[in-house]
Amino acid sequence: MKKFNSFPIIKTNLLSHHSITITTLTLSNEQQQQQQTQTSKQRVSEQTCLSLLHSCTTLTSLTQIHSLILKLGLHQNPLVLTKFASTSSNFNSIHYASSFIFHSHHNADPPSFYDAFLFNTVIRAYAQTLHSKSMALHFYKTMLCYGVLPNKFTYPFVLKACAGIGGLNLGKSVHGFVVKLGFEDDLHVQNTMIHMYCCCEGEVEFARKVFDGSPKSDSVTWSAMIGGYARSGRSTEAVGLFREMQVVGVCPDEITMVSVLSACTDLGALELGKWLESYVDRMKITKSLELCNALIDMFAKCGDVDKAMKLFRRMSMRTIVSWTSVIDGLAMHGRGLEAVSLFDEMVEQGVAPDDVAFIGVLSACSHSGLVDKGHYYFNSMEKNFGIVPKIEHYGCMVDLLSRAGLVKEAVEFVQNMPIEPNQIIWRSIITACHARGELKLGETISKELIKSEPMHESNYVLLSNIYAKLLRWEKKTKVREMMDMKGMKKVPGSTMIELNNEMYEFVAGDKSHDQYKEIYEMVDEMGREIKRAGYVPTTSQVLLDIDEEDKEDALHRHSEKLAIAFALLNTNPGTPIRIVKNLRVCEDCHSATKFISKVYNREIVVRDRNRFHHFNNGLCSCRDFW
DNA sequence: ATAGGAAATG
Repeated sequence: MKKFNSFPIIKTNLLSHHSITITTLTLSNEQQQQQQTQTSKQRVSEQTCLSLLHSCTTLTSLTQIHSLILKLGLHQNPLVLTKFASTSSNFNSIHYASSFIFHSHHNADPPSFYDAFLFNTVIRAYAQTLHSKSMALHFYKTMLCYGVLPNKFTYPFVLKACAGIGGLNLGKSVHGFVVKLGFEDDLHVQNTMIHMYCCCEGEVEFARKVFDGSPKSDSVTWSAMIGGYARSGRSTEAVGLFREMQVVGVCPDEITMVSVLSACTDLGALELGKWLESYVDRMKITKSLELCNALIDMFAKCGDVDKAMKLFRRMSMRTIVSWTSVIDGLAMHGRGLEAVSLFDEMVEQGVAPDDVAFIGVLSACSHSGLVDKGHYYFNSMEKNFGIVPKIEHYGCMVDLLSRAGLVKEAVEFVQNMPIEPNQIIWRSIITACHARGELKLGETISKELIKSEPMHESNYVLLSNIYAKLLRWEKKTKVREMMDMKGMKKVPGSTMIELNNEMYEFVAGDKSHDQYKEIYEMVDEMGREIKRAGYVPTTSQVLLDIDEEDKEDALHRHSEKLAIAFALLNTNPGTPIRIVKNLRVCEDCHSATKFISKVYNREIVVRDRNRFHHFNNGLCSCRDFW
């Protein structure tokens, strides 16, 4: 009789008082057990252990249950051991559990109580824990060595671990086992397989093969594949697959929407993004926290930061990711003061900023010239929040000083940094040198940078721009020759524009479009009109060694101008034009776009590699420093 | 007992 009412007491005591209670109750439990028969004793202690494990959360209580298990002689009870392993929620506890379970059997025959369930539990615990994926695979191998046959539950865990490690050969060999054991048609296994291949660097094609060969598919299958394309920067294919999914008639869920939204964000396709939002509403897809965050990020990065802000304000629950998305969004649009005050509001509300949030607020300061505020937040990181600044934060600070024209301070800052500067930092300084006329310094640093990172194109472009400003054409030509000698190809600049549910991409001198004749006529007309309004071409940045008139011609064929001409031809007067560039906007295009916005009375929103430019009536929101 | 998703210095 006693055994039944002792049960709840143990449970409640464990929950409220932790360790000390367990030890005392252990003794009293043992005293009870002595009066009972062997079998019922076993059963009761098994139940006790399982129940204790059920409410066990810390490593300390786990170690105490461990000694209890030993005392009660349950160390070969698979049920108890499995529960013990599944209780482990972090690396320390799963490590503790697995070494206890598998200890001392290494050289002997494996005990008969090892079963697939026990291994699965250990593999799962490791696969779900950060930085311990290889341990998951270690136990999978142990399982095979011991002759314990994996079941269909084993592989999703194993494949998840492979995905975390990312080796293709590893993945392929596990894939082989899956096929051999006949689990390849299991939907869970197949979906994780797709995800695993997507996570192997550059192996989305393997995932696609599994995807195409799958006899069944559900929203998880499609989300895995769409997410895989999105993460590898193949956003067009991600969106295409989403459309295909609808044709096939598989219903997307909120995770599918997050995946396709991240592709849409990358494309900068605002119209598509709006459509996706309305689709979510129409299909009554749950607006989970993650989905709201994805929507906010999409609106901010597709150019409508006000809409992002509205959604953010309407959210009932927010995480640091939600805050960071809007702060970054405001920063990208050059609305630094708003970003900073939102950051303050976040801190006031008791949300602790993390290192990513600091990158956001620091880059907001940097893009809006808020030097003092930048210093303030940088200094508060470690002092008030215990976050040690990383290279990204130092990068923001160097950029902040550089953009503000404080080249000397930026260099000093780098010299006093406790960590090694990276190439991004040097490039910030070189850009500032170029802008502020510190051309000698810029040249020196550029040359050093080219030495240390000879295959990075932008290092040559920076040096070349400095020579152009120095009017040293022969040296500029030499830079071009150096690039040719190394067989380097310039990353072609491209501009995308969304029109009538399609994305159009232009590269410089592009003639692939049906309308190209009209587009080039429009480009010429634009050139004439803006010249009349006062535009002077900036030819010094053309990297090619050609004469002035041809340079001007080359500038006119920049992808950005082609896209704008295309938009002027195909959209209604007065409507805004939105374009997305893969590189930073060049000086000449920036100047020309200002004139175009005025002459044609259009708001032109340009997203370049780093930020947004809102052109209106001859002015740009970046105030000409970007 | 099993699978897919959100923010990041230029």
